[in-house]
Amino acid sequence: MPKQTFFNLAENKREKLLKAFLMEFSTKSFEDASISAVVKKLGIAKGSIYQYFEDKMDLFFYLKQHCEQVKQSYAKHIKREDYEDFWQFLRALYQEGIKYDMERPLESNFLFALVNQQHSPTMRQFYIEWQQKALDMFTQMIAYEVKIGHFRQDLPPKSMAYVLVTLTTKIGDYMTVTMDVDIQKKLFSGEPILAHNSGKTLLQAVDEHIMILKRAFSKP
Amino acid sequence: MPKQTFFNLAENKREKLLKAFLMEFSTKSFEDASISAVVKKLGIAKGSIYQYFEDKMDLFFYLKQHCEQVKQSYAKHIKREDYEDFWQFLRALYQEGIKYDMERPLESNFLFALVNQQHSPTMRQFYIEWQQKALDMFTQMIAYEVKIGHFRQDLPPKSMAYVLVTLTTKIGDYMTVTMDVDIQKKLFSGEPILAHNSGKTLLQAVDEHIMILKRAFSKP
DNA sequence: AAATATGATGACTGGGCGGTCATTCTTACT
DNA sequence: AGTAAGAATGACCGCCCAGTCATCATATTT
Repeated sequence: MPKQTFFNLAENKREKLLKAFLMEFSTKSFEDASISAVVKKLGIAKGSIYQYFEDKMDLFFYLKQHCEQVKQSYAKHIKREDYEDFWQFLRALYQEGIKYDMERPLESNFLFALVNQQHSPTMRQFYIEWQQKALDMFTQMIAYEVKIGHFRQDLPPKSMAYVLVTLTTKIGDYMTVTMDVDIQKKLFSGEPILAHNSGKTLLQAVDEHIMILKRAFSKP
Repeated sequence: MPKQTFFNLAENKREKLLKAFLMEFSTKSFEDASISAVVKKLGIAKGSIYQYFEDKMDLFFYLKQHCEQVKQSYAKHIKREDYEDFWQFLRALYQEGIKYDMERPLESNFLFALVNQQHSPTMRQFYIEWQQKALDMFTQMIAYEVKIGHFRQDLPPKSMAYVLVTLTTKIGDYMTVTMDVDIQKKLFSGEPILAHNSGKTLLQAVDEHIMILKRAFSKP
């Protein structure tokens, strides 16, 4: 947990701080991210950071939690029962993701990078936890679709959920490969990734994924 | 390129060296991998390494090339025309992968880890190159399946190839998630990953993937 | 105006790293 | 046995890092 001092800070100072560190952690691995480099760029003393946070991990963890929480608040009002099938629901979830990305690109990019960070045991642990949560959620949803007879019954919901989550996670790569979006550049410049071209690129990618998965999952 | 000195080394010494570094690079990122730590474990002087290689990258690159080359030699005699459909062919490719994994677990694990290394621009570059090669190969193959009327025609082969390659790349994760294989542990202990349970686990994963992709890709 | 509390500072510590190189040791050939 | 070439060594360099802390600056309360 950050120290009280951090929360006493003037809001614009706090935001500048967070932005700078979001950038650093979006473009480097946790180990390579350098507090020294960031404070230099910000023009403040390194000691200050340690008035706000216990250590590097405390800072990182705060960023992670904060971003996840905000993102969650975007997604949580999207409900399956408001859509006539799973795929429209899924599409709507993505659309919220785009909104989050447009409004808070740095945070969105940070989370995006986090999911692709896997080396160093600590980061891998974060990834595994995140994946597990996503898997549980989608496994449950898919089991429901199976139950109501929309999805095939000859495969474990968990396996289907895995395929879905994996492709979802890697959708940035998909955009890079099939649609020439330079994600690495966007991470470094702080531009929105998912919202590239007002989100149209992502939605096209999503629609192609749905075209594939629909056939793969639905009842024959 | 390694220096001549390296190739003059007694074979068992060279192999011990390679094994130790394969281990290090399988369990750490390139940046975090420590030459100092490995030489300490090997009980040799750090200077020696620099008699063999130009620098850290030279060493890494040699390992990468060497492993890729050997692995290629396993796969290259598997030909599409010897199988009656794409999926049997794909399965056979995996079976060669298992063989390689059983015979050279450290090398196999190194390549496995390499593909999951993405932060640090250099490693990302390697990954992108690798992915590009795999994509090109499968795009071509899929285009062929489309042409002979086995696969659907309403999706770009490149998109289908992407889905295939992504799931293929992440099959280790699939095993972890749906079959309780602790891959991280295996990396650290140097046990074969893909050949876990004589490869049966992997083949089951492959078969489940095929069950999904067959429907997704084939003509309606 | 004085006293107190809070925030800001940056020199410093200890540690790890990749990489160097003058020196010593080993081997093999004359 | 003597010599020359190749291999092995490890102290050392320069660099960068996370984290510390005594000191100073500023704001708030009395």
